[in-house]
Amino acid sequence: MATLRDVAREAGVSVATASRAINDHSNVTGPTKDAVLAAVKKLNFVPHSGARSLTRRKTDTVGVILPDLFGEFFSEIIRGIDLVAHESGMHLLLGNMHGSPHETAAAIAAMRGRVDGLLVMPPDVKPELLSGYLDPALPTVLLNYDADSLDLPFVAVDNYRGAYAMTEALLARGAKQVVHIAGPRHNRDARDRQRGFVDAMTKIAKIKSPAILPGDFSEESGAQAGRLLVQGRLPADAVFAANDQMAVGLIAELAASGLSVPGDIMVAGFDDIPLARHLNPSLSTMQVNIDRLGSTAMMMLLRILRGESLAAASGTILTPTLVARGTTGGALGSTTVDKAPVRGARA
Amino acid sequence: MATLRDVAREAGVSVATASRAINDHSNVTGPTKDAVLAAVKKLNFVPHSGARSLTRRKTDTVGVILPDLFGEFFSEIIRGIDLVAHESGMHLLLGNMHGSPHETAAAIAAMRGRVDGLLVMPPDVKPELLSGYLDPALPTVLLNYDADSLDLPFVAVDNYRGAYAMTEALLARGAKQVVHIAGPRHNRDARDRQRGFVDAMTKIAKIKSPAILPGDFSEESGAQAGRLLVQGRLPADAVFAANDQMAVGLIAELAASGLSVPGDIMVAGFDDIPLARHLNPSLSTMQVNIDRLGSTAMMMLLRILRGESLAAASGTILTPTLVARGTTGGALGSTTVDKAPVRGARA
DNA sequence: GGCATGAGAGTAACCGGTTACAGTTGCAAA
DNA sequence: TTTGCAACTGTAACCGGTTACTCTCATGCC
Repeated sequence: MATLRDVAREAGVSVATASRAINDHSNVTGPTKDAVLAAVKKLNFVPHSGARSLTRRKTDTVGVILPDLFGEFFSEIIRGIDLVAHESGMHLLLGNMHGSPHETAAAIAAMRGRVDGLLVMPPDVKPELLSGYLDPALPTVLLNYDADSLDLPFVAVDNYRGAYAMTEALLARGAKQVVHIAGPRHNRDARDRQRGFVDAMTKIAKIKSPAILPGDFSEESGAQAGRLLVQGRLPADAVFAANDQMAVGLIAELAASGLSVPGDIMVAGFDDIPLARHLNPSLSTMQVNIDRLGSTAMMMLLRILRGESLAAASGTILTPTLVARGTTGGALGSTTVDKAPVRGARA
Repeated sequence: MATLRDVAREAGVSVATASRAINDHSNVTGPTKDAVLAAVKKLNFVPHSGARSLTRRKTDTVGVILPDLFGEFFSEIIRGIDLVAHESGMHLLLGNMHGSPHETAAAIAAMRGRVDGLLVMPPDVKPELLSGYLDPALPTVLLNYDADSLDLPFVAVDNYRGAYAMTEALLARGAKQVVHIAGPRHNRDARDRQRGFVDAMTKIAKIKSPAILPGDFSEESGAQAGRLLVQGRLPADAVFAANDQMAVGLIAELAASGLSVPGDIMVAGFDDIPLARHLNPSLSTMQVNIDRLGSTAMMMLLRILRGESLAAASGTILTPTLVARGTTGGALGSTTVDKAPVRGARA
């Protein structure tokens, strides 16, 4: 691979001049510049970004650290981030915490010297721990993490209000016994959603300790909750699952037991994953614009990198909106598919 | 941020010794080594990967260049890649060609000096062009691209055989008039699938020029094809869409027109996206293990990087398997949901 | 005691760019 | 002709590590 020295030699100039010609500095003129550019073409020279970023002290790359890389949720987040990053000529370096705090620390450490800033989504890492991992010198925006205690900018979803609103809606539809399927115990989103549910039940329905079944956000755990519900003859006329995946598993299980949704029992989820509107009946859920979560965070990070220091610990909170569909006897007929915006698609 | 010199000064040794202590070289002893490690801890030193990769001439990063970052397909590919990459301590740098060949070239060029190898998926770039963009010195594995003309290792899906098999299956189920919804004209996968369909129709059903409707892999284009089918009164008792997304759009449109699937018309897709088995009736499709596409490619790349040069232009071809479900009157009842392996899930 | 041996540590070159600073050149003004 | 200035171009230091090579010094052996 050709280096800048090769180009300089070929063009008969010094490396400094070659560098300047390539980077469009004002002080390199016609003939000289042409010679350099000709050499570049001839040798097929491409600047070595690694070396360049070492002197420039900027990498044009942002690190994205997610708990996992599976599923539509992350795919959407990454898409949102990339949308904004690409516009600014930024690259994305992916990190994966694979569940363990140790891996999380390693992933963050590995980013040093590779990125200009960090986007981190640590749903099950405690704030104290997290702040120990993070490098205060590296601009960082937290994804889906309400940084009350940390002095970091963040973008979060108002899980509490969303859950409250959904529970309220179920009650308004006439449900008397709403059961909640919770998410992982250590997960912040899950806890906030559960709080929203409980508060709505106590405040609106005056039920002190509403029924809560355990779950872990997986489809299978939703199905398991369904079995508990049916076999345990838990009295319920509506179920609010802490996410859509579990709602999907639940519905399949209910159908297998001969229960009709929403006839015998209403079901609601959270997130509005693409699958939700394709179910039959389609799934009522709280819509979170997942890609906006990513793009908003990326925009904040860019602003910080540009030096427009936003107030420390400034945060953006996205409010989810309720989408009433078939599983709660929504306004639309169960076979109707609401039109989704068409996005770039592939095989 | 502390540098190696800071650590060396703090520990009272030279940078060379500090570097060796940190990297566990044999020739640094107890007390000296301890002093260095203590300094590391005290200063919170993390090696600067950028600088390190400059001298080491390796970055522990692979570049992944995809046509787009949307949807389950890419999410699954990335997951497959990450699975293998993570095991080997490799990082993923994402590049996006955003549709244009120019962007593709730019994305590839931007990788120089940042990565040790490249995973590229160029579904709509011509081989001649592609080889011009690629750096022959940078190990590269092609994703989902049969590199007949290029001397590059690749992992591909046997789209032709898959489409042939699906068409054959529809005919075996008694279909007489199978219509194909094609994918984008310039897309290789789409073309191969169309060829498979056409060949099966001519060889098995003896139909010279079977009906083909245009599409672009998007859900909306599937719906559009559905409208054409219904309004144009195209005689058809089965539709084979070039991918699942279009099948989904098609089915919604057929349902809206009061046609029953599979009663009036059978439907089949390609890819087996997670959504497929959740539809009602569930969608028959050709299952491509998308994550295996990614993990296989990553494993090949790792082998090349380790110097185990696999034969040039060696390729792996993954054969899709037919999954017969509800939309072709498959063996399973339409409400049954086949068990999917539970993977890490989240909100 | 003298010398070979080798472990441990230091010096400095290098990876491939960028850029501060210095040096050269040409031309107009004095 | 000399000087001043502008406009280029070159030299070399530097970014933050790694490592070949060199040097020192303690040890073992004759």
